[in-house]
Amino acid sequence: MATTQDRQLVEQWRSIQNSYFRTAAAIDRALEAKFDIGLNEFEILDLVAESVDSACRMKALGERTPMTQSAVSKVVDRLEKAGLVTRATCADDRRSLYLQLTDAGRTLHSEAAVEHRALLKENLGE
Amino acid sequence: MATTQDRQLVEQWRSIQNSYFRTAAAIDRALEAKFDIGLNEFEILDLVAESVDSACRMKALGERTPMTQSAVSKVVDRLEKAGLVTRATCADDRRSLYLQLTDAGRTLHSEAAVEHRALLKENLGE
DNA sequence: CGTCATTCAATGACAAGGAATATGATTCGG
DNA sequence: CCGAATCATATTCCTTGTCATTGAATGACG
Repeated sequence: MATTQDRQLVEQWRSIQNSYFRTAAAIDRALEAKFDIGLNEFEILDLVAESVDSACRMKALGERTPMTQSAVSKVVDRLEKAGLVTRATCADDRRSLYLQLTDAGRTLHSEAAVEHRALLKENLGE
Repeated sequence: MATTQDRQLVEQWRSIQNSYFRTAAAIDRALEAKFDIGLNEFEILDLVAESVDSACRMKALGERTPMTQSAVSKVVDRLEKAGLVTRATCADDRRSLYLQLTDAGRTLHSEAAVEHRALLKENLGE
């Protein structure tokens, strides 16, 4: 029952996979080499940086990435250990945490973002 | 320096990420539930099934998936343990291995493939 | 042939992610 | 108010993946 359409679907899927992995790997290696953080760490940093005004809860992050809640928690652990973000308990609801970039975090983010965008452009926009 | 183009690139990237992860997760769960194998295992099985005629070397697999050589090796371990494929040393070059589906492997593959294609269609072909 | 570099695959140590569960905070029905 | 249910986050345990290394086989070449 291997219809032509099936084969096309599989082709399409493999092509998505390949371009996704190639791009992710390229970015990951570059960030690792130049800034000593992985892609997932950068992406969280990027999300935190986006929400400068509206303080950023962990919960919100979970909704904006395909990462699991526990993965997000661990990524934030590493970012915190690296001194790039801080977790601040928030008065309204003490279950929640607000994340904030440290100065080091802001600096690193803005430098890494340049690299990130450049690699995206190279890999997506051909 | 957050240009409009940058924002578009990031948007595009996140959209790719999300659709990739959603699709992969959906397929993975379904295969796990119904056939007790993960997505990576199925994909290797699928590659082996494709090369019925030309016996399939490990090396060849490595070139057709974004997986690492060692990851492929371990996935094949599991498939072998599950009785779905066999590794046959090959006479021409005794470093190489030829993979073959067992009967169980062939059966499981053809059933799982239906599910796989259906989910691809659902997730990619909208 | 004998040596040296290269190739294919497996393995062990380690890092990262997911599922399930724990913990502490909050809300809500009565 | 009290207890149950729910929520936000952390943590534990297990699986899987990567990197580096190893061992065996091959090939190039003097």
